[in-house]
Amino acid sequence: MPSPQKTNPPKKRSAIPRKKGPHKKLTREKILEAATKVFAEYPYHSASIRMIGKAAGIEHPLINYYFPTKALLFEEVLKISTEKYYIANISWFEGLTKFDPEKGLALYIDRFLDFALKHPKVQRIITLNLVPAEQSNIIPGYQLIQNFFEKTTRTFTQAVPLKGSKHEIVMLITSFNTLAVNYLGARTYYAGILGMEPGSHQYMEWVKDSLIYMILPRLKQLLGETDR
Amino acid sequence: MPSPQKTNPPKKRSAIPRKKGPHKKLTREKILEAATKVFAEYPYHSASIRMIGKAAGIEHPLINYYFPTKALLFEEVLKISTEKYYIANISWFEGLTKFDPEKGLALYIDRFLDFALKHPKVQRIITLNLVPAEQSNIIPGYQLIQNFFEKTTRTFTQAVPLKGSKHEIVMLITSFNTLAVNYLGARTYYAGILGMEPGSHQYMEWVKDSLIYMILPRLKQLLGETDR
DNA sequence: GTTATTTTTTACCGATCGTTAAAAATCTTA
DNA sequence: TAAGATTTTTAACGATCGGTAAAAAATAAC
Repeated sequence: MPSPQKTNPPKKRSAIPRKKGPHKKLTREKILEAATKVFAEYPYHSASIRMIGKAAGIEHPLINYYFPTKALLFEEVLKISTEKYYIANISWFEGLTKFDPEKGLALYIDRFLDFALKHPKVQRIITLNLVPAEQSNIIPGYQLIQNFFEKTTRTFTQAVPLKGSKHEIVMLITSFNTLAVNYLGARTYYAGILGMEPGSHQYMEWVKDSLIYMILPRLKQLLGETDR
Repeated sequence: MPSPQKTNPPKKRSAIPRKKGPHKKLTREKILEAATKVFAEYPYHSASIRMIGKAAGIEHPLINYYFPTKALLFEEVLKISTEKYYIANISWFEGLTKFDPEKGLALYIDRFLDFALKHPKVQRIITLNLVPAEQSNIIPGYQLIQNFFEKTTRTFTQAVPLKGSKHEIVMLITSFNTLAVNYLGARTYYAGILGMEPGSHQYMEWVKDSLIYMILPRLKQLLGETDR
């Protein structure tokens, strides 16, 4: 990365073009959309600026005009994705305390899976780049992923009144996140060993079953069932 | 991949060189060792033949002399790694039935973590390439990873007499594998969000605690405790 | 010790990568 | 419509990639 900076920032024409026509999407947004698509298919180091350019229907150097480096573009995509996820995650807890642990967990997972179906790219970008971000092979902005998980953990502890130790709560949430991120971000793999289709309703049901099966016992306990 | 084949296979001198000296390592083994190291640091598409050559202390085209393509070299490394893991995994079950579920699980995890500490590369190669092997971005020999997990599942069901349905058993084993693979293969990430050092005893203790915490309730149940 | 064979190195191919610079096209403003 | 600013394309740079071919070195066979 030898370049400091090249020209002044984009500075869109004059404020806003605003045509009455079918709201022609701004180039910057078009690039972000294409980048999200490509980064959801290929890990950071395998995705290329040229792929993104092609997906956006533009020549690839134009990307450098709006995003000086590939790393900055990726960070922007990651920031948008984790924020979208974070906001959605908060809403999944709404009204959950009215139900018993089993019903509440099932409802939470339903909402979560619904989001995952509608926004598969968000999930996959995180899954794809979480593991390789180790050692020598640094993924730009992977701190964002760590921050994201810390924030969702906070959301959880604030939304659900648990009685166990901090240690127990962290183990439970980390397990849930790990299982969820893998089952949804590596669908092809898991569906493969299960003999199912990655996009099938059957597989999503398996994910739901599995999450409930593994999480429910300890969740019940942490919610204060004293019958242990 | 345009090349069909170049020359006849290696065909080591005449059978075996066998010097009485300090057992000079054969080049092929040196390459495999270096490849294992590099593939444990970088996912398949980011690792390069040149990196492996450098790690082995040879010029990179020599690698093509022993392994015609990068894909074949990777498959060989993957095959050796999963086999080593598979063999070790069988031994972890020895004598476990003498103990109650809690002690037995703890002992199994101890043996497993001991292996993971001694052979971190094996674990990491699997973790690094499991997720990206989706969609367009094919990892050569990733069928080996699927087969490996199917085999370990068989080992488990044969070694441990469980009473639940097949569905329950699959969910439990898949969860265990997923958590273990992630916690050990993505140590830096998890240790990071936990505020620990990836190589520390403290982190390994957390992994053990977490696995027991999440697995034990359902394991107890499947082992036939009727007090549920 | 000479020849034949195997192993290793050197040099290079075409392809792709991220990025840069300059030309061309488009839009804004007058 | 002319001048100026902004956006987009074209062309190219240096670096790296997997792989190939031929020369060089090392070893084996005789």
